Amino acid sequence: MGCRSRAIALRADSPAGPTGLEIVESHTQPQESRPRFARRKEARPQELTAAALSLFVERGFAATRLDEIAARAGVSKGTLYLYFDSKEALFEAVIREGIVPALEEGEALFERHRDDPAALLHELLLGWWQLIGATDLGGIPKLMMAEAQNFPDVAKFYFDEVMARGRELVRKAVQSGVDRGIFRTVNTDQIVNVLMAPLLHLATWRYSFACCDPKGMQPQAYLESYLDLVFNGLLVGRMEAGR
Amino acid sequence: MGCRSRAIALRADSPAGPTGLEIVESHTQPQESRPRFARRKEARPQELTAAALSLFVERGFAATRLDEIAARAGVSKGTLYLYFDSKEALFEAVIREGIVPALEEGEALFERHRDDPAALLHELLLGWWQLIGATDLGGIPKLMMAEAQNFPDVAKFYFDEVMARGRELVRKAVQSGVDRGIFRTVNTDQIVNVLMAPLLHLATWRYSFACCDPKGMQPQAYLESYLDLVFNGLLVGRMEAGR
DNA sequence: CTTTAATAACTGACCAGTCAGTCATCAGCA
DNA sequence: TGCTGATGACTGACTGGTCAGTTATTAAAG
Repeated sequence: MGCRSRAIALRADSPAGPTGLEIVESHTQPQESRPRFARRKEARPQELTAAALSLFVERGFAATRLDEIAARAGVSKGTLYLYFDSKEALFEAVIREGIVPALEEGEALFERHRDDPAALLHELLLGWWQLIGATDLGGIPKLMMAEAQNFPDVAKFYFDEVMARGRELVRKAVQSGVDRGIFRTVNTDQIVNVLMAPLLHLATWRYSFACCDPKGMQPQAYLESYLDLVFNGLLVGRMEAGR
Repeated sequence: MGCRSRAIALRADSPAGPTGLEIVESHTQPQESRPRFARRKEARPQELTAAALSLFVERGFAATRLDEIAARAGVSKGTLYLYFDSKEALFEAVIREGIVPALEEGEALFERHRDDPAALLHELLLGWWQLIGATDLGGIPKLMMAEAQNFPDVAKFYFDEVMARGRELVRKAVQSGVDRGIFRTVNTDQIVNVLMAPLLHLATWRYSFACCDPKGMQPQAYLESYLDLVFNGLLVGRMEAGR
């Protein structure tokens, strides 16, 4: 203790002068068009969660630095703590805010095609890709899969409020097709998971091996093959795939 | 669910178990009354990579502590550094050693069914599940997907030496089916990715949402639905005998 | 007795979270 | 219209804890 305080005292008591120990404000170049302190209370949370999502998806939760998230949002780390209590709270916000609105759009889509199961299923699957898979939200499934065991509470929320709801939407579409004799009799509970897998896989691909595989996975051709296989596998009698 | 007897049924003649569909859980139990300095130079690397694999898959690379890996292998952290230069080197070893042997088994399997494309494809897909998906190796795809961007070199290796080779195996099976008029004409390059997706998804599931979803995904029923859909989607003619 | 596998205490870098200070903004007043 | 004091959004240096990697020591094996 004594030694330590003495060292500090020596520094603190050193006479003012060119010792090089003072912290000098060499920040005399504010030649920016934008002010260094821009107050935008409303926009910050969105910008921060968007930045956090992209980095979490790219690197994983643990490997992502809060400084990087803040920098990507054009803000300092301290600001981040004005809006979120902790890194974990930020993660929760990313998941909670991210995907529920898109799911609600899917539920609206459901109402619009109640009477044509094949078209409905087609719309749901392709709609998922267009509204979620192909957008920034497409990284959420990868992120959530990777982190589910580290965040059981968030995983529970995501599973109940997102996956189970989406699953049920697709399940009802398949079931109504079976009921009307348009689709073959299948185990709807399981087939739903099988149907979603290739979509989730394609979305995950964009954030994993896409760079190793510039030509192998082409979303357009992949989706065509996928829908072709699915509808040939589901429809009763020989028909054109997908409607 | 109606008990439709599909042309394609699950093979029951696997050497591993009655159906080969059980999820295999292997645990290394520590032997008690072990001397504190047990010298087992030969066995250590395997034990360490096995422990590392299970923890990397469960928590991700960055969130896994080397102390935990060592503890699970019944060893101290220092010992780990006798066999691996760094945490990253350990990760590489996990991936490199883990899955190539299983792939070679798949390639042997290919030779055994050259003349029957439907049976061959069936063997390849179910064989993947039995040899990889249902074993401890099943976590590797999840791990590799999650960490691909953080380890581009390992990702390149994995992609070239594992995924591309496996993909080509399945592609040739599909192609030969198409050539012989057994399968419909499809885009084989893309369909291969579609075919593997549900298997990868099921394997990943075990290490992510399985605890949230005790009843939703049942490997047995899931695989039946999957194979049913795939072969109905691929085979020429409606209810003809597949295999 | 020598060799070396294995250990456990140690170190230094890194990073989540904090806090004293800075400055943009605007209401109130001249 | 222009000045000024109050407010609070924002900053970034700092701290304490954690963990990858090192090393001095111990003991098993030949």
